Amino acid sequence: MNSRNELVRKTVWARELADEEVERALRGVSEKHYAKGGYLCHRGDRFDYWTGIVTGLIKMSSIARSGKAITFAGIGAGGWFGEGSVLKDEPRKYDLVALRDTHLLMMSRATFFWLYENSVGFNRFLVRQLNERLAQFIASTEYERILDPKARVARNLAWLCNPVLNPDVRELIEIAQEELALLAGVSRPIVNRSLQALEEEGLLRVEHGRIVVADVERLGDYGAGSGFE
DNA sequence: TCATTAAATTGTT
DNA sequence: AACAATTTAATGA
Repeated sequence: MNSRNELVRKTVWARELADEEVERALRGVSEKHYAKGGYLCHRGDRFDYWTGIVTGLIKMSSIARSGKAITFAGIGAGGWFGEGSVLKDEPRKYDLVALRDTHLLMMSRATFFWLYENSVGFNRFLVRQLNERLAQFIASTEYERILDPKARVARNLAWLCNPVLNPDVRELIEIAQEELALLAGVSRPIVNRSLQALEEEGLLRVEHGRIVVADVERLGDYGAGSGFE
């Protein structure tokens, strides 16, 4: 029922490709599973695949020389990442770690480049994706400077539900509060209190090891008015 | 299948 | 940062 073939056809980008382009893509995509806590790659490794998430959650992160851990982004179901490193033929600049058991699709570099050179639909997808991710990182800098911790938690959760970057993420987000803390750049106790407050406000429900989002819209502009917006 | 234990995660101080 | 409480996962009868 869930053959590799079907999984590829259901990706966001495949929907924009011509039939022959999809056929070509199919030949260059493989599947792989990672257990929770597993590293897809470490900073400095080569990882020559453009990667999509069927189910699960991946973080892009690194550890500073000081030992401080930083998470740059979380990528959830339906999301694709790594086009930057594949395009530039560079080693990865960040660690990639599975935060839950994760099922991946991996497209070879050769296939990626064939689509890049030959498919208008694929390029439209790439531009949209890069644009959205740029918006995400600009937003995260903004949050860091003007939003209070609770709003940062709220908005980072909303990004995990972003329909362009993680199209198959629904209301359920399986992430530990400690990981959410690393992502939002606040302490775990702050995340704990923020989540309880947001639950009080009816924006989400806190469960064990996961969060059920009830109102992405309001999470996405939470705290507007408290800064310069 | 159930009871026990270990591990992970949450909630508080 | 440390501790207690809670929930899940793993183990083995």
